[in-house]
Amino acid sequence: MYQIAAFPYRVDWPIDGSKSLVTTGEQFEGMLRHLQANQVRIFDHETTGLQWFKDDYSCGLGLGVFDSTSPSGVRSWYVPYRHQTGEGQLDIETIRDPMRRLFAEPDAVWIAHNFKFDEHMNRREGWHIGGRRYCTQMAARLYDENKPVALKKRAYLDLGHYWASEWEKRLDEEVNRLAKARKMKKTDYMATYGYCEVAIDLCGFYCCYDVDFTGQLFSLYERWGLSSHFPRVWNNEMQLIHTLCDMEEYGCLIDVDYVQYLKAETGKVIDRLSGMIEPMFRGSTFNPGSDADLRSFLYEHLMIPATTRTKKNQPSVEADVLAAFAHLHPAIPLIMEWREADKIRTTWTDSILKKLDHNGVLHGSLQNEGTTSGRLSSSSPNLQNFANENDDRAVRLTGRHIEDGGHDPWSIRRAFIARKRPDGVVIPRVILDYEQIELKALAYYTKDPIMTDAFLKGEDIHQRTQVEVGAILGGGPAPRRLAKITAFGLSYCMSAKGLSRQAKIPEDEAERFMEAFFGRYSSISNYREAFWAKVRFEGCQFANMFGRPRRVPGLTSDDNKIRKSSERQSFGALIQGTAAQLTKESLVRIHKWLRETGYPAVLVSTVHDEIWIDCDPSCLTVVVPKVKQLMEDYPEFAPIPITASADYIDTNWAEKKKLPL
DNA sequence: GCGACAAGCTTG
DNA sequence: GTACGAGCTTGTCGCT
Repeated sequence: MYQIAAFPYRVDWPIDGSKSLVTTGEQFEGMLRHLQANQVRIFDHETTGLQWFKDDYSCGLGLGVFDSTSPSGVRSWYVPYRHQTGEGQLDIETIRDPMRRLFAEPDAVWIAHNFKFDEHMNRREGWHIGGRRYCTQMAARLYDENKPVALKKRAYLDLGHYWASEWEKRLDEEVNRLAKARKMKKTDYMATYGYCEVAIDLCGFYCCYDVDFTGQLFSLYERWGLSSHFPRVWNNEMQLIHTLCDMEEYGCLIDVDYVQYLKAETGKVIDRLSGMIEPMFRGSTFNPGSDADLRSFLYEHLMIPATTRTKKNQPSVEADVLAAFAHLHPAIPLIMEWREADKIRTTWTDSILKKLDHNGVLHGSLQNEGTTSGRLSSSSPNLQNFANENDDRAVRLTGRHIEDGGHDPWSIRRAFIARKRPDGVVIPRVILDYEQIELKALAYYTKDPIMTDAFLKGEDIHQRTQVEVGAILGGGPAPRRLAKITAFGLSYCMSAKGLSRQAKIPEDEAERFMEAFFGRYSSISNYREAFWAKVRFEGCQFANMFGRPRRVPGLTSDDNKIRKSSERQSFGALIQGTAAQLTKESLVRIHKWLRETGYPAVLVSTVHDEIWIDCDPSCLTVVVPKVKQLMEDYPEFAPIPITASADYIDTNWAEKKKLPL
């Protein structure tokens, strides 16, 4: 069935007959017959790289079905069509139509590990999924969220294949050889060629094993009953793959000139500061970006006694510490400024410029299996930690607060701009934001009477806290800042020490505030204790109100540190995971509604409790109220009302405006 | 030259 | 003596 490639690579491992390469029309027809006879199918692309939105494409497709006559229970094939090795392979055009029909079948179930990536690659070939999706990476996350979800890791951990990464090692060696032959660094080589120069023999059997593992993982998880144990979460996650795929494909338009300007500006500042810092360290090399250099300067040269230490018990050199010592040496404030500018240039401007497509559109990535708690994670770039407008910097560099018409001249959010229609009309981006969603989840679980009352009356929750806590402490309403920080810290069980550190107030003051807080909101502390006791009793596992599971084995550890950390983790997962589920379900609802109605509006992205939609001005008054209604329709939270507010941008992300409706 | 790790930064 | 998630970047260190 398979032919050994003569050059440049020859597979010398015994391959059982269940895995084969498809390089002739006859073999392809044979494979098609198997696929058509089985509605449950596995697929996996091998590609030239990860940038599906730019220059990377699929160079071959792995396929599989379940077959009891094969030793592993899976029969798999590899169809190469864009390898650049000079070996015989199929022409993509001859298989495009049959594959398109196969993927479009409405009754099929398609299985893939990290389905979203393969769906992006599919779309480049015009292959759309007509049936149901099954992502084994998501299944792996739900089967045991404390293990890594990478395919080969799970083939080892869940299936017991201790040799699972052997093929990957061989592929890796071959890539090293090819990179060397082209005199390129491995990372550069991979970004340019991926696996397209790897011999079909090696790449093909590697891919067949991936398909094989994926099929075996599916069998294991479904024998266990995974998709039926968590039906609501599972169905939503699988539909979310389609939603996220569309969102990532649409992307965010970037003001490239502005990013380049910002890069140049911060670069100038860095050069100027370097020129000032360098002479202060005559005779020795000093890199302001090096923690080691800074550590020896502060603690060995200046002999400052260490106040804060890192995890590994090293004296800390973080920004707070530098600020505290700023008066001790003229270099310290300069180093602080250097680090601020360096952070912006390297982390924000450079990373955006590297990841644009040919039209100045940024296609980030959202992972629905990224976290143990059920939140989405975001990468390339991470939209969830994009720096806010910095008011201190606005004052320092423009002389005015943002509120008073000043602006942060180093704002990176300014780079995210609204799109325009072909006729030049601006398409507003509506940003819908869940109001106090984590506190509402908390109020739902704890049934706290004060919080519930405040939410029912539509009160400002922090103002209510100011009054309630103030009543105990005396002397009028308590500071709003403390009320906000404490509320924020509730989902991860912040202590008085944490409050004092974050609010920069003395510890005894923080302790008094916290004591008064939990005096009024006693149902929260009571609920937490009862929750942990119940979870311990039930084997250190629980599910949130939507059925999403979380295992926290450390909850019964003898080690105080581990146990406390597990307590915080479990409570955080309960609250944050519940809030996250709302956003994820709403995304699917909105996506479905927009597709059904065909309004000119597009889901763009999401950041925790925010959903972004580019909405043509002609349908704003229809789409926004409907989307708001879809986001708020969660009767299971009764009596607590779920509400969303709407802002919009018609210029850039830094200039968010209230949407009058 | 590469991978792994530590530390630091920014967010909700 | 402390904090929850997450992602990304630089510098450092050991290995080849």
